[in-house]
Amino acid sequence: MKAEEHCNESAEKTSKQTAFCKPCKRQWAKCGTDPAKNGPKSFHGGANTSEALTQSQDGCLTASLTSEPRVKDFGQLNPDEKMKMLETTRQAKVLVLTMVYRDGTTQLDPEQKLTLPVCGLLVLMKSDLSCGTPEDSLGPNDSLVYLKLEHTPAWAQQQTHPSPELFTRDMLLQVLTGSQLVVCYKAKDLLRSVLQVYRRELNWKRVAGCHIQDPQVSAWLLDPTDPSSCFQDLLNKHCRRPHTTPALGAQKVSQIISGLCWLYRLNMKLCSQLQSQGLWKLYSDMELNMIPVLAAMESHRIHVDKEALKKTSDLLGTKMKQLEKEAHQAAGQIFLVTSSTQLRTVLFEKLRLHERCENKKLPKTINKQQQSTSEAALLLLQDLHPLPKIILEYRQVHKIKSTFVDGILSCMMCKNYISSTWHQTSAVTGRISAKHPNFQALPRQPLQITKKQYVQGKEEEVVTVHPRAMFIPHEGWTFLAADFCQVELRLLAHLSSDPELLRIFTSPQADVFTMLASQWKGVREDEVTSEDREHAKRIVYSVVYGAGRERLSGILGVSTEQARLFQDSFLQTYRDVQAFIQRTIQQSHKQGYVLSIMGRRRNLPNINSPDWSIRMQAERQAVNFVVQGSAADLCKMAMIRIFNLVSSSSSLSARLIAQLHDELLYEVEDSHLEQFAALVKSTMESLQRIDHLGVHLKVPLKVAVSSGKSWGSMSELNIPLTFPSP
DNA sequence: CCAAGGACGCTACG
DNA sequence: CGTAGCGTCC
Repeated sequence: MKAEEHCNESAEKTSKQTAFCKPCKRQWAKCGTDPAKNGPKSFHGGANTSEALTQSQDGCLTASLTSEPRVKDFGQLNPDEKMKMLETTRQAKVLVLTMVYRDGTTQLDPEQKLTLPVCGLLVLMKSDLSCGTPEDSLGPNDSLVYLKLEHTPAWAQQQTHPSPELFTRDMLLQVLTGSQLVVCYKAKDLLRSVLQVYRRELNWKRVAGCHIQDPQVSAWLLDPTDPSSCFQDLLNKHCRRPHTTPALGAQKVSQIISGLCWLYRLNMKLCSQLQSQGLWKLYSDMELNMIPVLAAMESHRIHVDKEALKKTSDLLGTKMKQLEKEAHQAAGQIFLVTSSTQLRTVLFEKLRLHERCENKKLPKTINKQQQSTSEAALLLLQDLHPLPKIILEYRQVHKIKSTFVDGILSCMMCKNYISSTWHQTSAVTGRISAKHPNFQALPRQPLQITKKQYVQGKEEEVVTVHPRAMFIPHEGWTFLAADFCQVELRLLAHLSSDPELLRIFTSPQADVFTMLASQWKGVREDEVTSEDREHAKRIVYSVVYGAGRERLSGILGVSTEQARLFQDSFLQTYRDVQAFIQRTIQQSHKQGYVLSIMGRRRNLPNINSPDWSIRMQAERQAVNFVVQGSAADLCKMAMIRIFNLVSSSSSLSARLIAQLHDELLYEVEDSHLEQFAALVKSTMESLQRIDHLGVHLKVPLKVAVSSGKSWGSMSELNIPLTFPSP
């Protein structure tokens, strides 16, 4: 562990000096190679050789802030004053926070760059809950503290006891985990920064209990489709207030302070709306508890085999060149293989392939109603000409290379680890999403590449490329995955109370989709082919998602008519599922919104639209939301429960790596594997009942656990039915 | 002439 | 259904 950290640091230092790093084309690269452009980073401890540089850019706002008479600079206080300040903080009724970045912006400013280096934290301490008479100014007993949030490496710290660094840490802990009301816009970013800056001296478990209110989250919960993208937008929408213009220096400081006052008012406004809309419990018990979970997940470093990625990138590059050549030969001309426009010209204007398959309905593009070159279309054309197959393979390889190999490499820059950014408020269904890289979209199946050997090659070498296999646990640790089996289908059974569907889940053992296929096709279970089973699976989800016949036929590779028959026969077999769908649509028409199992809400403004297609879309969204949103509720609750168990235990050490909607991926110490697997499984399955949220599922939940020394090679783990509690 | 940004197409995941 | 992300084209 230590050796590796040292390794990383020295890697970062040397990379700054060498000018040989490739320039990063992607704007979301975590650490820039150009100090002049991106500014030196305050994260990760290392290299303070360029201290002079750091002062020039960011010193300005910090100086203005700390010279403002109302703002106390915590770092400048003597130990006695610091103790007093800690006490004052404890006594305050409300704390309102914002991070201050080195470029002079705060979290309240519109649109800041990603992973901006932080320099401090401004805290408004209110002694009472009132909003203050002049709306943007301080009350008589309110005070402001500035906390420097930059890491001083251990070797540079003064030898006083206790060290100033730890005083600041304790103040931060007081601020973040105090029992009073704490408000911060984008609280997760703050928590993550604190965990990163104090990586060595602050255990992630200590932020577990923190309950910071966040208007970004509350506003999203009130209306998950609302596009309000920054603090200003939110204020404009929910609060009446005077017009403001950007300012500099002391003016800017005043604006930040009044921003904090407005932040408090906004928070109160949104909280009362949450209460009146019946969303308070969901907010307080679920969404707020997600914040530390996500912050801890983001601050964890996931080790990646960078060298293997680079080799794979080259390999795929060669393969793509070969395929490109083949495509040009097959087409009889040179064209841009990545361009669907040019491919359309070749396939349908030059080769006129659509004229040779008039019996099949070729898909059209959504917006312009042109001939599509999508996978579904190429599959229909593949027997007529060699080109479609080549393009299909090219696209597969290209997707893997661009998104999952080069994409991940560009996320790593000078490091050999990654941490995705997790978003709580970007999905209308209540799911979370990931970026840089998008951990939730890494291919499940490995890709087979046949490598042509030019040097005296008779035998063709077959290489398998699997991006997931590049993710490696730290030494002495193992990945553990816990998967909610068929959550959506189980929820559909619960929501519809369909007796046949319920029976599938209540009867012990047996494969769900096999049973389903047998019930619905009317054959014995041992007569169900793997194809039948796969069909059953896809049909189920097409029903859940409300996919049309077109989409289903595309996925299944059967005619539209056949797809319709499949769907109809499914809904005939499970009549109460159909009834549930109709009931949900009816409700959404009457109320204008739908609710998930834990009371998550989606407004459907288009549900009564005169436009048929718009209205139908809203109806599909309604049904989809109830199922998908409920599944999201369960999965998030699982993350929170397990997080709280681990962080309140002194022996447990497992860390959450990623959430793949219905699957949780952990990194566990080798010796803890079995115990933790049992804990995870039983915790997740126990969510069948959540009394305080009124959840009591009519179906049991089933969780499958697997483990492995890379994410690409996970094998199922057998866990005894019950486990002894420690 | 170029650059940046939006619309569109395609495809990973669930 | 609905996320992210890569790529062209205008």
